Parts: sequence; C-alpha cells; structure tokens
Amino acid sequence: MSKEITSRKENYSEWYNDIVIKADLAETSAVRGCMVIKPYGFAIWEKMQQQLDKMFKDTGHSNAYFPLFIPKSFFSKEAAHIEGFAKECAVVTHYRLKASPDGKGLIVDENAKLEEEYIVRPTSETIIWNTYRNWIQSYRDLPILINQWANVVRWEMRTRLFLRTTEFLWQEGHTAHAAKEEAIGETIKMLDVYAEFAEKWLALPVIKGIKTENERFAGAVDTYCIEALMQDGKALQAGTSHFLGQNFAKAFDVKFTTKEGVQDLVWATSWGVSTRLMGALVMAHSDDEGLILPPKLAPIQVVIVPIYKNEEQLNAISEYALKIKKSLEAKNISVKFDNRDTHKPGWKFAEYELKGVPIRIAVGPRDMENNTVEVARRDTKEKATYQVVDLELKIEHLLDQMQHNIYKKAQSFKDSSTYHADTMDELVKILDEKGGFVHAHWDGTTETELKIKEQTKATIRCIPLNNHKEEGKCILTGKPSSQRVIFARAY
RNA sequence: CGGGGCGUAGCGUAGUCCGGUCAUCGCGCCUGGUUUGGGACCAGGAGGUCGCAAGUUCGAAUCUUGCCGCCCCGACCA
Repeated sequence: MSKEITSRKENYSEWYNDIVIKADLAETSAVRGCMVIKPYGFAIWEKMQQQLDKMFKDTGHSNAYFPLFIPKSFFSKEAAHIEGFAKECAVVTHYRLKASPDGKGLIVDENAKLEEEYIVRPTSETIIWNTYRNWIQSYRDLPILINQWANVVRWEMRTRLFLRTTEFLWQEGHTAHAAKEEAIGETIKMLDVYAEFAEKWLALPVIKGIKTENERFAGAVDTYCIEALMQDGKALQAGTSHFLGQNFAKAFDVKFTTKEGVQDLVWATSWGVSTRLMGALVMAHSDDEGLILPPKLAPIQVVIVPIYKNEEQLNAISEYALKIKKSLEAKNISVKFDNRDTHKPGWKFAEYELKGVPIRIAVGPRDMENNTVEVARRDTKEKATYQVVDLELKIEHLLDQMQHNIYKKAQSFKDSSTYHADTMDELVKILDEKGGFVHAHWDGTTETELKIKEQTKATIRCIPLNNHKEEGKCILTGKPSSQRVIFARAY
C-alpha cells in the first residue's frame, strides 16, 4: 500500500469502498450482502466477459445455460462438495405468498410448501452433472466442453463489494473427458487462459499454482489457481481451475462406453472467474485520485474535454474535437467527447480521473491556433502537448504503452513485496510490517498449515507450478521440506 | 453468529454525556449574474417523519427498552 493510500484512509477497505462507490462502479443494495453494479462498472465487466468468452471459444468451448434452482436431492450426492457449500446456501421452501390476515402486506402461504426444497445454486456442478449423465453414453460423446455465464448465491457471513457479495456474477466451465490426462490438460489449459487474461488484460501479474489439500475446492482432486497481490499487501485469488477426477461422475453415475467396449467413469474439470476480478482491478491499480483502468478494459479509453469561453468558441472547438474523435474511432479507440456545459473543465478532469479513463485530451482555443491538443495520461499523470497530425497513431501507441506500464508497475510492486522467510518470527515480521507473498518451507501437513494460520492469519496461497526444488526445514515444525510454498494474508 | 462503531436534507456532518429558540455547517440542487487551460465566484432560494416503534416527561434528535439497517474487526469464503 502506498503512503498516500495509508495517509488518506486508515482502513484499506474504506479506501477501496470509497473508490468503488465514487468512481460509480457499484453500490450496496437493500438486499443483504448484494450489490448494484452500476452502468460504468458493468461496462468494465462486459469488456472482461467479451475477452474471456473469446478465449473460451478459441479453446473449443461453447456456452450453455442451466437452472438457477437445484433440487436438494441433486445437491446431496457428492459428500465433500456438499460439506463445502451446505452452510452457505439460500433455500427455496415455498412458491406462493398471500395477503396477511392483518391486512398489512404479504406473508408466506404455508399451504404452498414445496415437497422438495430447491437450493439457489452456489455453483452448478451438481445440476450440470445430473444433466451430463443423460448426454453421455459413448466415448463419441466426449469431450463435453461447456461454459456458463451465470449468477450464483453464497450466503457468506461477511461480504465486501465485488470481493465477496452474496450474489455474484461469474462464468463456470464444466467439462467431461474420456481420459484422465485429457482432463488434467484441460484444467491446466484453462488456468493458462486465466493467467494470460489477468496479465494481458487486467494488467495484473499472477502466480499460477496448486492449492494445498486444506484450501482445495470441495469435491476436487486438485485445485489450481492464480493468485494476485493487492496494494495493501494482501493476496487475492483471482481465478480457479479444478481437476475433479471422477468424483462427480461417481456421485452422479456418469459412465460411458470406451472404444474397447468397457464401461468407464468420465473425468471432469470445472473452472471459474467472477466479478471479484473487478475488485482485483480496483485494489491493484487505483491511487488516491481514483481508479486506474488498463486501456484494454476501459469503457472509455479517451475523453475529450473542450475548453471554451462562449458558445461560438465551443462550436469551433466541437468541430475540431469531433474530427479527432472520428479519427480515433477509426482505430477502434472508444472516445467520449464531453461537451456538457453544466460542468467546468477542472471538474471534468477530476471526474474522469476518478473513473480511471486512461487518456484525457483537452482542446481549447490555444490548441486550435497551433494545431495541437493537450494529452494527459492517467497512470503517470503526465501532460504533454501533441501535434494533431497522426494523433490517432500516437494515441494508439500511448494506450499500448500505458497497458504495459500499468502491468509493469504492478509487477514491480509484486516483486518487491515477495520475500523469503526461514523462521516463524521472520514470517510474522514480514506479514506485520509489509505484507506480501512470503516463500517459506512447510512440512506438507494440514495440521501445520492450520497452526501457522492460527498464529499469523496467513494461509498457503499456493504451491507455485514449476516451483524449484530446494531442501529445507518447515518453519514451524522443523521437519524436512523439499520446496518453499507461498504464504500470505488474503482477502 | 460474537466484539466495536454508527444511523440527523441527495452526500458528508455538528448537536446526544448535561432534555427546553437545536434542527448546525459544508458539498450538491434551483434562480439570476459574472466566469471557464485543474473540482469558479457573488446574491437569492428550495429541501429534514433527526432509522423505526413503544415508554419516561409539561416538553425528546438528546433519557429507557425493543426492533431494523449500515460500516469495521473475527469466524466462513471466490
């Protein structure tokens, strides 16, 4: 967390909420723990969706849709999975209301009690696997590579805008395969898709890794994840990809006939990212002036603000500005020309900075005389005067440069916030003073992991993929360890 | 669900201990004028069941009880 941020607000959550709300991304709703995603915020989510959807399709997936309600009986088939979600499910028990006898409003009609309750999906594995059973008979039916864009509900005890809301939007991929290796390949492939998306689009460096048994998704054999670091030194899981083995096939009796004519259980994966990515975006890049959006996700990439003294001047500038707007749009750059006369230029500058618009172009009479514009970039706050000739090429280049710069900045923050600890004291000291990712030896047991969590509030975020082997001793128990794992306090 | 804090105009707030011209101030909003290269200025104006309900009292934003909601910390979790 930068000094400016700490000085501005004692509490990081408050600072974060402040930006989310003031930048017009979202607000809390009357519904417990839910949020209203406002148009500007949703436009960013749509940009993410678009790109992810493209990447899913490029890797052979199709979209489909499954019901919001899951019969309770479906939900009680995979034991580990159920245990993981049972304590945070919204349950539908009735299907009708009636007028209250006292004449005040409505009450639940007890005569309309459902014979079997429905669970509002906390995730769709169960209903999807119940459906896949009917779709799969032969190896010829495999693989099934489906993604769903949906909302899910988890009745979490504690909620935070974007990071953990009761209802959230996400995509969940659910695939079925004939061979174990193929399913594992799919799991890794989608993890790579997420990592590429995070780095190239969110401008967010991530660590790809595998979760410990303790942190694993309920019902999975292996859970892979991408972990990102926020500016306050806390980690955020930004995406997961699970190898489900044959757990769901067993639970839902999904068998197929192999080429050799024998019955076998299918192999499964599931993977997802959610509106939590919006939270990651805010917490990774914002500064005290507000949001900083990577150009690739900015709903408005360039805003043109006219500076004028009277209507006549505005008309002249408008003509000048609209020409620029057109030339930029020809390069597929999204441009807003803000000619509102209800706000002054200074007000608009601050407003668009708060909203994270990457580039601001100011045009006034002085520029018209000189054939120039003033270009201000959000990430560094640098201002420069540009000649109008080939402006679209310069802006296009600048947007690329900014995308890269925002990533670089986050990366150097991540690098400088990554530490090694060889004792518990060191771990605690680093976590208390700086936060960040801490590489440390661990004996591989859940027991030790939980003890460390109890003492430090840090969890093992992941065991990095392609982790280099290194002999050492567990920082808690001193037992031998063959590699370091990543500890951090997390959201 | 535990611990802490809070609820007064669209937003942010003073006032609450010690009940009585107390409904304060700033931003925003409306009207008029002057302004416009970093959140303009002046003048005038509109806007409030003081979260809800009951109680104490001659009198309640203020005291009591109950309820509701929000924020932070914890447990839980993407």
